[in-house]
Order: sequence, then structure tokens, then C-alpha cells
Amino acid sequence: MIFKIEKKLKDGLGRVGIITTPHGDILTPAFVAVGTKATVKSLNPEQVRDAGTQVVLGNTYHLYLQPGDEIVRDAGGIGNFMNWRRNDGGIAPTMTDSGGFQVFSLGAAYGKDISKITKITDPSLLIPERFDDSDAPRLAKIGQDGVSFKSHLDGSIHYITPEKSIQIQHNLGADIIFAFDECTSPTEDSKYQGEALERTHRWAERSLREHQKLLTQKQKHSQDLLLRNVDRSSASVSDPALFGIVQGGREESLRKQSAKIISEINVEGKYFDGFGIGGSFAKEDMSTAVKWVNEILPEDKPRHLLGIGEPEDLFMGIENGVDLFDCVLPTRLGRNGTIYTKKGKIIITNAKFRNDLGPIEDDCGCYVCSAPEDFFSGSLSVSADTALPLGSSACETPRKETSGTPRYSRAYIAHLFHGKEMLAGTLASIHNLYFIVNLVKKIRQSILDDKFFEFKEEFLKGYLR
RNA sequence: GCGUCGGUGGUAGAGUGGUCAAUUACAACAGACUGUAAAUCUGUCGCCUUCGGGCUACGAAGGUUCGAAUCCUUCCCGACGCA
Repeated sequence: MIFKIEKKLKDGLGRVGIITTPHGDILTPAFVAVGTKATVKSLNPEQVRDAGTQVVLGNTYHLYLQPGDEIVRDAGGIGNFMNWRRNDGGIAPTMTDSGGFQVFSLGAAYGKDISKITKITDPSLLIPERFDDSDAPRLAKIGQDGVSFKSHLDGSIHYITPEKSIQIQHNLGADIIFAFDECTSPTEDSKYQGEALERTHRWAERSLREHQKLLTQKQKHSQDLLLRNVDRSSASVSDPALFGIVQGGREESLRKQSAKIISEINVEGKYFDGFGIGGSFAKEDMSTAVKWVNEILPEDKPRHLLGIGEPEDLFMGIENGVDLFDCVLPTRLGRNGTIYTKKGKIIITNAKFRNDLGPIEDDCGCYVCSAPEDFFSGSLSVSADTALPLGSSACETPRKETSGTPRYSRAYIAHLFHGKEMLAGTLASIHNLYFIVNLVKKIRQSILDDKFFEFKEEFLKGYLR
């Protein structure tokens, strides 16, 4: 993996770049579609690609349980297994998460109304005593060496260590993989955040060590094959890049400490190839946390803000030096009937949309909103590389005069949701994914055009109204 | 005409003397969702309310009872059976 910075934001840490992976380039900043179980829920790979997506992220924990990482390995890696392809037909870039998030979602957050984003206005969540619930049922239990998971599928127990996570991820064969970490709950107190952070740092080092070990083994194996005159190209999937993960909850000192340690960790001179910023935030101080971290992380390596993806968060992250985002929101909200528009989110099942025959957005170029002839004639650009209409300013939404009738109306999509039709979630997800992926592309373009701050102000004025 | 069973909130369908403004499901309405235990979950769902409560309700009208959706009488309506 190679990361090249093309242009930097004048005021701020932001940058535009290109990540070159064994399966193609990723123009950054980029939004990564989440495909936990080797599928972006409700979408086929062509729909994901046509929404402008460049990379898909799968999950170690889920794919290890089902169908099993060895099957994915034997299928030629996750990209091949799920038939995730670029426009030119080649396998497209993929990443896998380490299972660290499941330490949180199946552990401290299990069965509770806790999300990784805290509302600072809810101080009751932050009283540690209230959360002394160590006996509460949970599917993930943390030990010093690793985490035991009780499968949510069949109840079987699985012990995941950093080494195990990396082994699984090597089998899954994504281009970018992550160190095994502990994503802490925002409700944990500062003492616990400190302990968890130390654990995450130890696990990071072990992840990197295992990664290097597996790469060396693989190298040796290919050399053997070469010596025996075996075609090397069929030997294995390409080498993955390993990202370390910065944690530290909401505290400045812990965040800064983590950024420093994670960027300095090395095994025999080999460092992490990039960095994930993980963990829990209060919405209100996420930007400062990201800034603290990115001021410390080495500039020449990509940074991925894990699991973040509301429009305002994307502007914040990019301004503060984030290159990659992934988030379940476009697809989860889509399946649940919430749809992104430039004027904010709408809940399409609301009564007022039942007879609304207009498109979700009349100037949207996605498959759902555009008129059939516009989409298929290519007058709306939808290729993965140029989802922005060429020559248009990133700050202006290209006003596309469609033929009047959208392919699918609000009323129709509302009808599909009310009727519980599968297509409902699909259409809403296509639009939402296009909306978010292309927002990031527009932000990228706005930096290239030296119009980032204007674009940010204009967009958020309409969106957060 | 006689007999039997039945008529409950938008719908289906519980309840069969007090704990019933009435279980539940669906529908409806509103909301939540940030490295996916998620095509999921939550709230409201007779009228009024100073949120304490008040009022009108279980086909209709009477009655029994301290108290009735629940028991009795008559009537109306429906299904089935016999003429």
C-alpha cells in the first residue's frame, strides 16, 4: 500500500490524497461502505459501485463465525468471495475491521441503550457508579490476553486474541486490515479508560508482530514456489497493510498518549501502515479529539476515523486530517426508512410522503432519483472515479434538469416501506450511500478547488437548518 | 316462525361480576439509529386534563347488584340448524 498526498488544506490538517492498494486506488478523503458480512446489506456489488463507492469494509468477528475465514481465503479473499469489482472488472479494494468494535457492542453495550456517540447533555450516562454492572449479561468478556466471545449465532465460545484476529484477517485477504483493539464504552470512567488503553497498546504491538510474522512466512512460501518454478501470481492474495488503532475515550491526555504510542510502535523496525481512530466520543468534542490525535500521527500515513459518518462529522474529520471514514448509517438508516437530503434527513414513512410523487431530491444523480434516460445515457456521471460531474464546481450542486419524472418517487418508496417490501431498503440505501459517498467526493474536490470552507458552510447551512 | 351460537376500541381477537379504558397482534402516528446481535428498536394509540385525575364506552334500551363488557328481560343485527 502506498499513500500519496496531493494537496493540503490551507487552514487545518486536511489533505487530499491517493491510497494505492493491491486492488486499485482509493482517492481520499473517501467514504468506505460497510459490508460486515461480506455484503453491503440490501445492495449488490454493482449497486454499491454505481453509488460511487471505492472500498468496502468487512468484519473479522462476523466472517470468522460465518462462513469461516478459511472459506473466504479459499474463495480468493473477501473481494473475490463477494464479487466486489471495479468498473474495469478487477477486484476492488477492501478492508476488514479487527473485531475490536464487537468487544464494545457485544460487551459493555450489550442489551443497553449505549452507542459509541454520547450526548454530553446526558450526564447521567457519565456517572460511573450507575454502570457498575459487571454481572450484566454480555457476549464479550475482556481478559488481559484477549476477549472471549459467546457467539450470537449459536452460543459457542470463541477466544479472540490479537494474534487470532490478525490470522483471521490474513485469511480474509483484505487490502487494509486493523489491529485488534478494545473500543471502550463512553460510560466507562477515566480509570478504566486508562487500563483499557494500555491493553489496546499491548494488543497493537502483538497485532503488528503477528502481521510481520505472517508476511515473512508468506514471503518465504512464495520464494519456495519461485525456486520450484511455480507461477507466483497464483500463489496468494496480495499483502495487506496493517493499521494501528488509537483509543483513549474522551480524554485529551489519553488520546494524545495513544496517538504517540501507536505511531511509535514497531516490530524490528516495521511500523503500522496507517491508523484508525476508534472509540467513543461525545459528539460535541469529537473534533477536538480527532485534532489532538492527527496533530501527532505521522503525516505521511493514512488515517481512518472508524465508524463515523454523519455529514457534519465528515466535514469535521476531513478538516482535521482524516482520510477514510466508514459508517453503517447510510445503509442502516436506509433500511429503517430514514433518507438523507441536502435539507436534512427525512423519515420517508411519515404520512406526508404518502402522496408525494416527486423524487427524494430533484437534483440528485443517484439511480433512485434520476430519470431513467439520464442515468443510462451517462449524462449523470456515476463511475467510481468521477461521481462528480466533470467541470462542475464542488461548491455548487449540479442542477440536472431531469425529464420531470424520477425513476422512483417519494410516494412509491413510502409505499414500499409501508408494504414491507424488500426493495424499500434497497432503494433507500442506494440513495443514502450515493449521498454520503458523493458528499465526501465533493468535499475532496472542494479542497482541490480551494473552496473547502465555503462548501462546508453552504452545505451545513442547508443540511442542519 | 322455532332453536342454537354470536355481536368488544381502525381491524382481528382475548376477557365472561370488582384488580377493565379493557391482554395481545396487526394497522395508524411519531421518534431513535455513527468500526451492523439491526429489513431493527422505542413511544403514542376513546375524549378532556392544572397529568392528581375527570368523563363517555364493550349492538340498543331497561333491570339485578355496593359494583356489569361480564348476570336477567325485551328489542335490533348476523351465522347456522329445523320448519
